[in-house]
Amino acid sequence: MAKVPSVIHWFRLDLRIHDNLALRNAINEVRQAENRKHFLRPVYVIEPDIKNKVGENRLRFLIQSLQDLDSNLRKLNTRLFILRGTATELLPKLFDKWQVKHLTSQLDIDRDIVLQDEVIDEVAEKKDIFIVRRVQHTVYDVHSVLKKNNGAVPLTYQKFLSLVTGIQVKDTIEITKALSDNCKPPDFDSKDYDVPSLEDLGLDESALNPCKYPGGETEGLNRLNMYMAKKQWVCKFEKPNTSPNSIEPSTTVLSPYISHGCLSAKLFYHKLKEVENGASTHSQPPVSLMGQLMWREFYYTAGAGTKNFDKMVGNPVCTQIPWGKNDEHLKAWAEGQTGYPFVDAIMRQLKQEGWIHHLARHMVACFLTRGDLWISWEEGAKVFEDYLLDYDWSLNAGNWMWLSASAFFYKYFRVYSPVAFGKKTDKEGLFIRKYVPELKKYPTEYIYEPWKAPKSVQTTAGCVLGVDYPKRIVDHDKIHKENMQKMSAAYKLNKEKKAMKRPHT
DNA sequence: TTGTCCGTTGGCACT
DNA sequence: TAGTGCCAACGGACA
Repeated sequence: MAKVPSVIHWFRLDLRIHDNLALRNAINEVRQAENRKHFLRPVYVIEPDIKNKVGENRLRFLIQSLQDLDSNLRKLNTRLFILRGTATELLPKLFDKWQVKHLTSQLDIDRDIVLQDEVIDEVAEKKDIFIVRRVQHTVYDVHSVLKKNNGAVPLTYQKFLSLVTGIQVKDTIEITKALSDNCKPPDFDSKDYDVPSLEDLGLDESALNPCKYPGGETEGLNRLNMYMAKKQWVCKFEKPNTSPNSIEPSTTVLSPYISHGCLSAKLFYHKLKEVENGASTHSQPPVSLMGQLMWREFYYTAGAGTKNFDKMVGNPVCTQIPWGKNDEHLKAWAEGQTGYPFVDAIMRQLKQEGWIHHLARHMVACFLTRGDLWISWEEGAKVFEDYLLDYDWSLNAGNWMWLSASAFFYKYFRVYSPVAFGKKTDKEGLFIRKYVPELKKYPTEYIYEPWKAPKSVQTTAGCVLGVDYPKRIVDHDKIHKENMQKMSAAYKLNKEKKAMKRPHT
Protein backbone atom coordinates (compact mmCIF):
# COMPACT_ATOMS: atom_id res chain seq x y z
CA MET A 1 0.00 0.00 0.00
CA ALA A 2 1.35 3.40 -0.92
CA LYS A 3 2.22 5.64 1.97
CA VAL A 4 -0.12 8.51 2.74
CA PRO A 5 1.53 11.86 2.09
CA SER A 6 1.71 14.51 4.81
CA VAL A 7 1.30 18.24 5.03
CA ILE A 8 3.35 20.01 7.71
CA HIS A 9 2.68 23.35 9.28
CA TRP A 10 5.84 24.38 11.09
CA PHE A 11 5.04 26.67 14.02
CA ARG A 12 7.78 29.08 15.06
CA LEU A 13 6.84 32.61 16.09
CA ASP A 14 3.18 32.12 15.25
CA LEU A 15 1.86 30.18 18.25
CA ARG A 16 -1.78 30.75 17.46
CA ILE A 17 -4.76 29.57 15.44
CA HIS A 18 -6.36 32.95 14.78
CA ASP A 19 -5.12 34.95 11.81
CA ASN A 20 -2.67 32.23 10.87
CA LEU A 21 -2.60 32.22 7.07
CA ALA A 22 0.11 29.61 6.80
CA LEU A 23 -1.78 27.20 9.05
CA ARG A 24 -4.90 27.75 6.98
CA ASN A 25 -2.91 26.97 3.84
CA ALA A 26 -1.85 23.66 5.34
CA ILE A 27 -5.38 22.81 6.42
CA ASN A 28 -6.81 23.72 3.02
CA GLU A 29 -4.21 21.57 1.32
CA VAL A 30 -5.33 18.60 3.40
CA ARG A 31 -9.01 19.32 2.91
CA GLN A 32 -8.81 19.82 -0.82
CA ALA A 33 -7.15 16.47 -1.26
CA GLU A 34 -10.55 14.80 -1.33
CA ASN A 35 -9.82 11.59 -3.11
CA ARG A 36 -6.19 11.41 -2.09
CA LYS A 37 -5.87 11.15 1.65
CA HIS A 38 -3.37 13.48 3.36
CA PHE A 39 -2.24 13.66 6.95
CA LEU A 40 -1.83 16.97 8.72
CA ARG A 41 1.05 17.46 11.13
CA PRO A 42 1.29 20.81 12.86
CA VAL A 43 4.79 20.68 14.36
CA TYR A 44 6.98 22.70 16.70
CA VAL A 45 10.67 21.94 17.04
CA ILE A 46 12.34 22.23 20.44
CA GLU A 47 16.08 22.47 19.99
CA PRO A 48 18.34 20.47 22.35
CA ASP A 49 20.17 23.57 23.58
CA ILE A 50 17.03 25.58 24.26
CA LYS A 51 17.92 26.00 27.92
CA ASN A 52 21.08 27.86 26.97
CA LYS A 53 19.33 30.06 24.44
CA VAL A 54 16.15 30.98 26.27
CA GLY A 55 15.97 32.27 29.84
CA GLU A 56 13.82 30.34 32.32
CA ASN A 57 10.93 32.80 32.44
CA ARG A 58 10.68 32.91 28.67
CA LEU A 59 10.99 29.13 28.49
CA ARG A 60 8.04 28.86 30.85
CA PHE A 61 6.11 31.33 28.69
CA LEU A 62 6.93 29.25 25.61
CA ILE A 63 5.86 25.96 27.18
CA GLN A 64 2.59 27.51 28.35
CA SER A 65 2.02 28.88 24.86
CA LEU A 66 2.65 25.46 23.32
CA GLN A 67 0.24 23.82 25.75
CA ASP A 68 -2.43 26.34 24.87
CA LEU A 69 -1.73 25.92 21.16
CA ASP A 70 -2.05 22.14 21.46
CA SER A 71 -5.36 22.46 23.23
CA ASN A 72 -6.66 24.92 20.63
CA LEU A 73 -5.53 22.63 17.81
CA ARG A 74 -7.39 19.74 19.43
CA LYS A 75 -10.59 21.74 19.15
CA LEU A 76 -9.98 21.53 15.38
CA ASN A 77 -9.55 17.75 15.69
CA THR A 78 -5.80 17.86 15.22
CA ARG A 79 -2.89 18.38 17.61
CA LEU A 80 0.57 19.83 18.05
CA PHE A 81 3.43 17.43 17.30
CA ILE A 82 6.43 18.45 19.36
CA LEU A 83 9.71 17.40 17.79
CA ARG A 84 12.86 17.31 19.86
CA GLY A 85 16.06 17.97 17.94
CA THR A 86 17.79 20.38 15.60
CA ALA A 87 15.32 21.51 12.95
CA THR A 88 17.79 21.43 10.07
CA GLU A 89 18.78 17.84 10.91
CA LEU A 90 15.45 16.48 12.01
CA LEU A 91 13.06 17.87 9.41
CA PRO A 92 14.85 16.47 6.34
CA LYS A 93 14.62 12.98 7.87
CA LEU A 94 10.94 13.43 8.63
CA PHE A 95 10.30 14.70 5.10
CA ASP A 96 11.11 11.15 3.95
CA LYS A 97 9.58 9.24 6.82
CA TRP A 98 6.29 11.12 6.63
CA GLN A 99 6.18 11.49 2.85
CA VAL A 100 5.91 15.25 3.17
CA LYS A 101 4.58 16.99 0.07
CA HIS A 102 3.76 20.39 1.48
CA LEU A 103 5.32 22.57 4.16
CA THR A 104 3.82 25.82 5.41
CA SER A 105 5.23 28.34 7.85
CA GLN A 106 5.26 32.00 8.75
CA LEU A 107 7.77 34.24 7.00
CA ASP A 108 10.17 35.36 9.71
CA ILE A 109 12.80 38.09 9.96
CA ASP A 110 14.78 36.73 12.92
CA ARG A 111 18.26 35.93 11.61
CA ASP A 112 18.49 32.43 13.08
CA ILE A 113 15.17 31.44 11.55
CA VAL A 114 16.08 32.93 8.18
CA LEU A 115 19.30 30.90 8.16
CA GLN A 116 17.37 27.77 9.11
CA ASP A 117 14.89 28.38 6.32
CA GLU A 118 17.66 28.62 3.75
CA VAL A 119 18.84 25.11 4.69
CA ILE A 120 15.31 23.71 4.67
CA ASP A 121 14.55 25.34 1.31
CA GLU A 122 17.49 23.61 -0.28
CA VAL A 123 16.47 20.20 1.06
CA ALA A 124 12.83 20.76 0.12
CA GLU A 125 13.70 21.63 -3.42
CA LYS A 126 15.62 18.38 -3.85
CA LYS A 127 12.75 16.39 -2.41
CA ASP A 128 10.15 18.23 -4.45
CA ILE A 129 8.34 19.59 -1.42
CA PHE A 130 6.17 22.63 -1.95
CA ILE A 131 6.93 25.38 0.55
CA VAL A 132 4.51 28.15 1.46
CA ARG A 133 5.63 31.03 3.68
CA ARG A 134 3.18 33.69 4.66
CA VAL A 135 3.63 37.26 5.86
CA GLN A 136 1.69 37.27 9.11
CA HIS A 137 4.02 38.38 11.90
CA THR A 138 3.84 42.05 10.96
CA VAL A 139 1.05 44.35 9.87
CA TYR A 140 2.84 45.19 6.63
CA ASP A 141 4.96 43.07 4.35
CA VAL A 142 8.28 44.62 5.30
CA HIS A 143 9.95 43.43 2.12
CA SER A 144 7.46 45.30 -0.02
CA VAL A 145 7.93 48.38 2.20
CA LEU A 146 11.66 48.16 1.48
CA LYS A 147 10.93 47.78 -2.20
CA LYS A 148 8.74 50.87 -2.08
CA ASN A 149 11.76 52.72 -0.66
CA ASN A 150 13.90 51.48 -3.57
CA GLY A 151 15.48 48.81 -1.40
CA ALA A 152 16.80 51.33 1.12
CA VAL A 153 16.12 51.05 4.84
CA PRO A 154 14.00 53.93 6.16
CA LEU A 155 16.19 55.50 8.83
CA THR A 156 13.58 57.65 10.50
CA TYR A 157 10.20 56.73 11.91
CA GLN A 158 8.50 59.50 9.97
CA LYS A 159 9.97 58.20 6.74
CA PHE A 160 8.68 54.75 7.59
CA LEU A 161 5.21 56.10 8.31
CA SER A 162 5.15 57.93 5.00
CA LEU A 163 6.00 54.67 3.23
CA VAL A 164 3.17 52.68 4.80
CA THR A 165 0.52 55.38 4.67
CA GLY A 166 -2.04 54.28 2.15
CA ILE A 167 -1.12 50.61 2.21
CA GLN A 168 -4.33 48.69 2.75
CA VAL A 169 -4.03 46.29 5.67
CA LYS A 170 -5.73 43.00 4.91
CA ASP A 171 -8.43 41.60 7.17
CA THR A 172 -7.59 38.92 9.67
CA ILE A 173 -8.73 35.37 9.05
CA GLU A 174 -10.22 32.73 11.33
CA ILE A 175 -9.98 28.95 11.25
CA THR A 176 -13.09 27.42 12.80
CA LYS A 177 -14.06 24.26 10.96
CA ALA A 178 -12.76 21.06 12.50
CA LEU A 179 -10.83 18.56 10.39
CA SER A 180 -12.03 15.07 9.61
CA ASP A 181 -10.49 12.00 11.24
CA ASN A 182 -8.93 11.16 7.87
CA CYS A 183 -6.29 13.81 8.52
CA LYS A 184 -4.97 12.07 11.62
CA PRO A 185 -1.80 10.05 11.08
CA PRO A 186 -1.61 6.59 12.71
CA ASP A 187 0.71 7.85 15.46
CA PHE A 188 -1.66 10.68 16.34
CA ASP A 189 -2.02 9.59 19.96
CA SER A 190 1.67 8.99 20.58
CA LYS A 191 2.90 10.56 23.79
CA ASP A 192 6.26 11.10 22.10
CA TYR A 193 4.90 14.27 20.57
CA ASP A 194 3.40 15.74 23.74
CA VAL A 195 4.38 19.20 24.95
CA PRO A 196 7.14 18.64 27.50
CA SER A 197 6.91 20.00 31.01
CA LEU A 198 9.57 22.34 32.32
CA GLU A 199 10.79 19.41 34.41
CA ASP A 200 11.24 17.39 31.20
CA LEU A 201 13.51 20.19 29.99
CA GLY A 202 15.53 20.05 33.19
CA LEU A 203 14.02 23.03 34.94
CA ASP A 204 12.62 23.08 38.45
CA GLU A 205 9.39 25.00 38.03
CA SER A 206 8.88 25.46 41.76
CA ALA A 207 12.18 27.36 41.92
CA LEU A 208 11.00 29.98 39.42
CA ASN A 209 9.52 33.34 40.34
CA PRO A 210 5.72 33.55 40.39
CA CYS A 211 4.24 33.65 36.89
CA LYS A 212 2.92 37.13 36.24
CA TYR A 213 2.28 36.84 32.51
CA PRO A 214 1.15 33.34 31.52
CA GLY A 215 1.83 32.43 27.90
CA GLY A 216 -0.63 31.42 25.22
CA GLU A 217 -3.05 32.54 22.56
CA THR A 218 -6.03 32.38 24.91
CA GLU A 219 -4.35 34.64 27.44
CA GLY A 220 -3.12 36.99 24.70
CA LEU A 221 -6.58 37.40 23.22
CA ASN A 222 -8.10 37.97 26.65
CA ARG A 223 -5.54 40.61 27.39
CA LEU A 224 -6.11 42.34 24.07
CA ASN A 225 -9.87 42.38 24.55
CA MET A 226 -9.56 43.62 28.11
CA TYR A 227 -7.53 46.65 27.00
CA MET A 228 -9.51 47.35 23.85
CA ALA A 229 -12.66 47.55 25.99
CA LYS A 230 -11.13 50.59 27.73
CA LYS A 231 -11.81 52.85 24.79
CA GLN A 232 -11.11 56.13 26.57
CA TRP A 233 -7.81 54.82 27.85
CA VAL A 234 -6.81 53.61 24.38
CA CYS A 235 -7.69 56.93 22.75
CA LYS A 236 -5.82 58.95 25.33
CA PHE A 237 -2.75 56.71 25.45
CA GLU A 238 0.53 58.60 25.11
CA LYS A 239 3.62 56.55 25.78
CA PRO A 240 5.79 59.31 27.29
CA ASN A 241 3.04 59.94 29.84
CA THR A 242 3.04 56.37 31.10
CA SER A 243 5.21 55.47 34.04
CA PRO A 244 8.34 53.31 33.89
CA ASN A 245 8.20 52.62 37.61
CA SER A 246 4.61 52.01 38.58
CA ILE A 247 4.08 48.93 40.75
CA GLU A 248 1.66 47.47 38.21
CA PRO A 249 2.41 47.97 34.49
CA SER A 250 1.17 51.28 33.07
CA THR A 251 1.09 49.84 29.56
CA THR A 252 -0.62 46.78 28.04
CA VAL A 253 2.11 44.10 28.27
CA LEU A 254 0.84 42.64 25.03
CA SER A 255 4.41 42.47 23.76
CA PRO A 256 5.25 38.91 24.90
CA TYR A 257 2.11 37.64 23.20
CA ILE A 258 2.91 39.47 19.99
CA SER A 259 6.57 38.45 19.94
CA HIS A 260 5.67 34.76 20.31
CA GLY A 261 2.87 35.15 17.81
CA CYS A 262 0.25 34.19 20.40
CA LEU A 263 -1.43 37.37 19.29
CA SER A 264 -1.62 38.61 15.71
CA ALA A 265 -0.17 42.09 15.18
CA LYS A 266 -2.69 42.54 12.40
CA LEU A 267 -5.56 41.75 14.78
CA PHE A 268 -4.17 44.33 17.22
CA TYR A 269 -4.04 46.82 14.36
CA HIS A 270 -7.67 46.26 13.36
CA LYS A 271 -8.92 46.37 16.96
CA LEU A 272 -7.10 49.66 17.48
CA LYS A 273 -8.54 51.08 14.25
CA GLU A 274 -11.99 50.07 15.40
CA VAL A 275 -11.59 51.91 18.71
CA GLU A 276 -9.99 54.96 17.08
CA ASN A 277 -12.66 55.16 14.37
CA GLY A 278 -15.38 55.17 16.98
CA ALA A 279 -13.90 58.13 18.85
CA SER A 280 -14.01 61.84 18.09
CA THR A 281 -10.33 62.31 18.93
CA HIS A 282 -7.45 60.03 19.74
CA SER A 283 -3.71 60.24 20.25
CA GLN A 284 -1.43 59.83 17.26
CA PRO A 285 1.84 58.10 16.37
CA PRO A 286 4.52 58.09 17.59
CA VAL A 287 3.05 58.24 21.08
CA SER A 288 -0.30 56.45 20.59
CA LEU A 289 -0.83 52.70 20.94
CA MET A 290 -1.01 52.49 17.15
CA GLY A 291 2.27 54.38 17.16
CA GLN A 292 3.79 51.65 19.34
CA LEU A 293 2.70 49.00 16.87
CA MET A 294 4.22 51.07 14.08
CA TRP A 295 7.53 51.24 15.96
CA ARG A 296 7.57 47.48 15.83
CA GLU A 297 6.95 47.59 12.08
CA PHE A 298 9.71 50.17 11.71
CA TYR A 299 12.30 47.98 13.44
CA TYR A 300 11.16 44.88 11.56
CA THR A 301 11.65 46.73 8.29
CA ALA A 302 15.10 47.91 9.37
CA GLY A 303 16.01 44.42 10.60
CA ALA A 304 14.93 42.81 7.35
CA GLY A 305 16.83 45.28 5.19
CA THR A 306 20.11 45.58 7.11
CA LYS A 307 23.05 43.19 7.07
CA ASN A 308 24.34 42.22 10.51
CA PHE A 309 21.54 44.19 12.12
CA ASP A 310 22.25 42.64 15.53
CA LYS A 311 25.95 43.51 15.45
CA MET A 312 28.02 46.68 15.45
CA VAL A 313 30.80 45.58 13.09
CA GLY A 314 29.63 45.10 9.54
CA ASN A 315 26.32 46.80 10.22
CA PRO A 316 25.91 49.67 7.73
CA VAL A 317 23.43 51.64 9.86
CA CYS A 318 25.42 51.36 13.10
CA THR A 319 27.95 53.98 14.17
CA GLN A 320 31.21 52.33 15.20
CA ILE A 321 31.94 53.22 18.81
CA PRO A 322 35.02 51.98 20.71
CA TRP A 323 33.15 50.44 23.63
CA GLY A 324 35.19 49.19 26.55
CA LYS A 325 35.11 45.85 28.35
CA ASN A 326 34.39 45.46 32.02
CA ASP A 327 32.93 42.11 33.02
CA GLU A 328 32.50 43.13 36.63
CA HIS A 329 30.44 46.16 35.71
CA LEU A 330 28.44 44.15 33.18
CA LYS A 331 27.66 41.55 35.83
CA ALA A 332 26.70 44.20 38.37
CA TRP A 333 24.37 45.77 35.83
CA ALA A 334 22.77 42.48 34.79
CA GLU A 335 22.17 41.42 38.36
CA GLY A 336 20.92 44.72 39.68
CA GLN A 337 23.95 45.43 41.86
CA THR A 338 25.24 48.74 40.50
CA GLY A 339 24.55 50.69 43.67
CA TYR A 340 22.12 52.91 41.75
CA PRO A 341 18.76 51.87 43.24
CA PHE A 342 16.63 52.87 40.26
CA VAL A 343 18.80 50.97 37.80
CA ASP A 344 18.99 47.97 40.12
CA ALA A 345 15.24 47.92 40.74
CA ILE A 346 14.58 47.83 37.00
CA MET A 347 17.11 45.08 36.34
CA ARG A 348 15.71 43.00 39.19
CA GLN A 349 12.16 43.45 37.94
CA LEU A 350 13.37 42.32 34.53
CA LYS A 351 15.05 39.24 35.92
CA GLN A 352 12.13 38.30 38.15
CA GLU A 353 9.16 39.07 35.94
CA GLY A 354 10.54 39.10 32.41
CA TRP A 355 9.01 42.45 31.57
CA ILE A 356 9.94 46.09 32.23
CA HIS A 357 8.43 49.30 30.89
CA HIS A 358 9.86 50.73 27.72
CA LEU A 359 11.22 53.83 29.45
CA ALA A 360 12.81 51.63 32.10
CA ARG A 361 14.59 49.90 29.23
CA HIS A 362 15.78 53.33 28.11
CA MET A 363 17.17 54.02 31.56
CA VAL A 364 19.17 50.83 31.95
CA ALA A 365 20.30 50.70 28.32
CA CYS A 366 21.61 54.24 28.46
CA PHE A 367 23.31 53.46 31.76
CA LEU A 368 25.10 50.39 30.38
CA THR A 369 26.29 52.08 27.19
CA ARG A 370 26.86 55.78 26.51
CA GLY A 371 25.62 57.03 29.86
CA ASP A 372 27.75 55.37 32.47
CA LEU A 373 29.42 52.00 31.95
CA TRP A 374 30.64 52.41 28.36
CA ILE A 375 29.90 48.76 27.57
CA SER A 376 28.74 47.66 24.11
CA TRP A 377 25.03 47.55 23.38
CA GLU A 378 25.59 44.03 22.06
CA GLU A 379 26.32 42.86 25.61
CA GLY A 380 23.15 44.48 26.88
CA ALA A 381 21.16 42.97 24.05
CA LYS A 382 22.35 39.49 25.07
CA VAL A 383 21.17 40.02 28.64
CA PHE A 384 17.79 41.27 27.40
CA GLU A 385 17.54 38.25 25.09
CA ASP A 386 17.94 36.04 28.11
CA TYR A 387 15.55 37.83 30.46
CA LEU A 388 12.80 39.36 28.33
CA LEU A 389 9.56 37.48 27.75
CA ASP A 390 8.97 39.72 24.75
CA TYR A 391 12.44 39.24 23.29
CA ASP A 392 12.32 39.99 19.61
CA TRP A 393 15.33 39.90 17.33
CA SER A 394 14.62 43.07 15.33
CA LEU A 395 13.26 45.15 18.18
CA ASN A 396 16.00 44.20 20.59
CA ALA A 397 18.84 45.13 18.24
CA GLY A 398 17.06 48.23 16.95
CA ASN A 399 16.22 49.63 20.35
CA TRP A 400 19.70 48.95 21.72
CA MET A 401 21.20 50.85 18.81
CA TRP A 402 18.74 53.67 19.43
CA LEU A 403 19.52 53.98 23.12
CA SER A 404 23.27 53.74 22.67
CA ALA A 405 23.00 56.45 19.99
CA SER A 406 24.50 54.01 17.48
CA ALA A 407 21.67 54.31 14.96
CA PHE A 408 18.32 56.12 14.47
CA PHE A 409 18.97 58.45 17.42
CA TYR A 410 21.97 60.70 17.64
CA LYS A 411 21.60 63.20 20.44
CA TYR A 412 24.07 61.42 22.66
CA PHE A 413 24.23 64.37 25.05
CA ARG A 414 20.72 63.54 26.21
CA VAL A 415 21.63 61.21 29.05
CA TYR A 416 19.19 59.65 31.48
CA SER A 417 20.00 60.39 35.08
CA PRO A 418 19.73 57.32 37.32
CA VAL A 419 18.68 59.68 40.11
CA ALA A 420 16.40 62.26 38.49
CA PHE A 421 14.58 60.20 35.87
CA GLY A 422 12.73 57.86 38.23
CA LYS A 423 11.76 60.66 40.60
CA LYS A 424 9.52 62.22 37.97
CA THR A 425 6.95 59.44 38.32
CA ASP A 426 7.80 57.95 41.72
CA LYS A 427 8.99 60.51 44.26
CA GLU A 428 8.67 58.17 47.22
CA GLY A 429 10.66 55.42 45.53
CA LEU A 430 7.96 52.79 46.01
CA PHE A 431 9.24 50.92 42.97
CA ILE A 432 12.73 50.79 44.44
CA ARG A 433 11.39 49.67 47.81
CA LYS A 434 9.62 46.77 46.11
CA TYR A 435 12.46 45.49 43.95
CA VAL A 436 15.42 46.47 46.13
CA PRO A 437 14.01 45.49 49.51
CA GLU A 438 17.34 46.13 51.24
CA LEU A 439 16.52 49.82 50.92
CA LYS A 440 12.89 49.49 51.97
CA LYS A 441 13.32 51.50 55.12
CA TYR A 442 15.43 54.30 53.66
CA PRO A 443 14.10 57.83 54.09
CA THR A 444 12.66 59.19 50.85
CA GLU A 445 15.37 61.83 50.59
CA TYR A 446 18.02 59.12 50.17
CA ILE A 447 16.09 56.40 48.33
CA TYR A 448 17.53 57.31 44.92
CA GLU A 449 20.94 58.28 46.35
CA PRO A 450 21.71 56.02 49.31
CA TRP A 451 25.39 57.01 49.23
CA LYS A 452 24.36 60.40 50.55
CA ALA A 453 22.79 58.90 53.67
CA PRO A 454 24.87 59.35 56.83
CA LYS A 455 26.14 56.16 58.44
CA SER A 456 23.65 56.55 61.29
CA VAL A 457 20.73 56.66 58.84
CA GLN A 458 22.08 53.62 57.02
CA THR A 459 22.30 51.69 60.28
CA THR A 460 18.81 52.71 61.41
CA ALA A 461 17.39 51.69 58.01
CA GLY A 462 19.11 48.32 58.37
CA CYS A 463 21.14 48.63 55.20
CA VAL A 464 24.76 49.66 55.35
CA LEU A 465 26.34 50.44 52.00
CA GLY A 466 29.16 48.12 51.06
CA VAL A 467 27.70 45.51 53.42
CA ASP A 468 24.00 45.05 52.71
CA TYR A 469 23.82 46.90 49.39
CA PRO A 470 26.68 47.79 47.03
CA LYS A 471 28.33 51.17 46.91
CA ARG A 472 27.75 52.74 43.49
CA ILE A 473 30.14 51.34 40.91
CA VAL A 474 30.58 54.66 39.07
CA ASP A 475 29.97 58.32 39.76
CA HIS A 476 27.30 59.25 37.24
CA ASP A 477 27.80 63.02 37.46
CA LYS A 478 31.44 62.65 36.55
CA ILE A 479 31.46 59.70 34.17
CA HIS A 480 28.56 60.66 31.95
CA LYS A 481 30.40 63.81 30.97
CA GLU A 482 33.55 61.86 30.14
CA ASN A 483 31.49 59.43 28.08
CA MET A 484 29.88 62.30 26.21
CA GLN A 485 33.35 63.37 25.17
CA LYS A 486 34.09 59.85 23.96
CA MET A 487 30.84 59.83 21.99
CA SER A 488 31.74 63.14 20.44
CA ALA A 489 35.14 61.77 19.38
CA ALA A 490 33.59 58.59 17.95
CA TYR A 491 31.09 60.64 15.95
CA LYS A 492 33.82 62.88 14.64
CA LEU A 493 35.88 59.91 13.49
CA ASN A 494 32.82 58.37 11.91
CA LYS A 495 32.13 61.55 10.00
CA GLU A 496 35.68 61.71 8.69
CA LYS A 497 35.54 58.10 7.56
CA LYS A 498 32.28 58.75 5.79
CA ALA A 499 33.73 61.81 4.05
CA MET A 500 36.66 59.74 2.84
CA LYS A 501 34.39 57.06 1.46
CA ARG A 502 32.31 59.57 -0.45
CA PRO A 503 33.21 59.61 -4.14
CA HIS A 504 35.03 62.76 -5.23
CA THR A 505 33.39 64.23 -8.28
C1' DT B 1 26.63 72.25 -1.72
C1' DT B 2 24.54 74.34 1.91
C1' DG B 3 21.00 75.70 4.94
C1' DT B 4 17.11 74.63 7.55
C1' DC B 5 13.93 71.95 9.96
C1' DC B 6 12.96 68.09 12.51
C1' DG B 7 13.52 64.17 15.45
C1' DT B 8 9.08 58.74 20.44
C1' DT B 9 9.56 60.25 25.65
C1' DG B 10 16.85 64.36 29.12
C1' DG B 11 18.40 67.39 32.88
C1' DC B 12 18.26 71.46 34.99
C1' DA B 13 17.15 76.15 36.41
C1' DC B 14 13.92 79.22 36.12
C1' DT B 15 9.24 81.36 35.81
C1' DT C 1 2.57 72.02 38.18
C1' DA C 2 3.55 73.00 33.49
C1' DG C 3 6.07 75.52 30.30
C1' DT C 4 10.42 77.57 28.54
C1' DG C 5 15.10 78.11 27.39
C1' DC C 6 19.51 76.57 27.81
C1' DC C 7 23.02 72.84 27.72
C1' DA C 8 25.98 71.56 23.27
C1' DA C 9 25.44 70.94 18.88
C1' DC C 10 23.92 64.91 16.43
C1' DG C 11 22.21 62.92 11.49
C1' DG C 12 18.42 62.52 8.00
C1' DA C 13 15.42 64.64 4.81
C1' DC C 14 14.51 67.98 1.81
C1' DA C 15 14.66 72.36 -0.71
